[in-house]
Amino acid sequence: MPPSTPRAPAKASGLDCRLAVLGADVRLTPHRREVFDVLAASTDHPTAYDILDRVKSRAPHISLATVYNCLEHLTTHGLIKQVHLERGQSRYCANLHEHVHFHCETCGKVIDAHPATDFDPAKFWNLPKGTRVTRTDLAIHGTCDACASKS
Amino acid sequence: MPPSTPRAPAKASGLDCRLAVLGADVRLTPHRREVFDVLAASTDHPTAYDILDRVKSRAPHISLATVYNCLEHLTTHGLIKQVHLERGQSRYCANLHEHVHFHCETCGKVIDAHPATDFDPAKFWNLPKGTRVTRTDLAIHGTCDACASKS
DNA sequence: GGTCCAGTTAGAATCATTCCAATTCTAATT
DNA sequence: AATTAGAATTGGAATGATTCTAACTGGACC
Repeated sequence: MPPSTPRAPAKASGLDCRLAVLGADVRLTPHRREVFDVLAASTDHPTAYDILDRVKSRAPHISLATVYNCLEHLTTHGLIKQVHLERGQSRYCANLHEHVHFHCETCGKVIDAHPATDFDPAKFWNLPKGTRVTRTDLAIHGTCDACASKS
Repeated sequence: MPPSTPRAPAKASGLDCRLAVLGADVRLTPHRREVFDVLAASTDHPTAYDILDRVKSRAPHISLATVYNCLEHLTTHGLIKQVHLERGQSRYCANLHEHVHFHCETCGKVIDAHPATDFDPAKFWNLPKGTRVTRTDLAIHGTCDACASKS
């Protein structure tokens, strides 16, 4: 079945929400926008379920599958990041500034930590020749201040 | 087991195998020992299933549940490390030297990279005051030399 | 008004583990 | 050698997180 001429993107309706990020023009449906807004307003690195809960107050009929779809779309288009600190649920993060994650092993809290100075992994580790680096994920595990002072 | 089989000497089998690691005295059953040996002989960061396959050639009746139990025991006793590079299966690693993981996003290969110079995360990131760091996991994602030269 | 299509949906299926109850093994004690 | 308590091991069931699937919807273009 030969494809006909490419259809112009939907416009002048709910589907025409767009957001220019990092030079890319990402089409945002209302649901994607809600999911993105919820995540952008969160600093606690919510899971897909957390996001579902929060989005439901504004879009009561959204399904978990849609939340996953939206998160996937937003992730592949670089608007958000998926975070894997331990096995189990993935967490999501709309902080696109360079940062690393501190994970408290006692209370499970995740805190963004921003660089104090420039960091280039190739300076510190001997990577095989020819290796191309696209991103680095640093997770720092330990005990947060609150938990440390309790014990 | 045939009744005529003479009982093996207590010292050569059974629960009395031990391994001193990092000052700890870790009791190793034959299965734990097999799992550890298989992992120590691997450089490809195998999954629990991979390990099951490899151990089976020496201990044909071992079960997946036992492999998971052994991996858990070895992990909590610090003989091996569990690695989470992406969601899905956990991988395991018996390299206890300080190192980070390079993950090729094209072929999935995982390569250990050792430090070229000293590295202290607290120097590079502003962690909240009072934070206690127990370990850091750095994953470097990109394309390995082999995959990079193919494209 | 019909067709197309991306987006959406509920529910089924899958995957990786984790749990569980039953069995077997080991070490210490009789 | 027999007894026993506790640890290790087992297959299978259960769980939890995600991914898949097939049907449905609503607007865009004819």
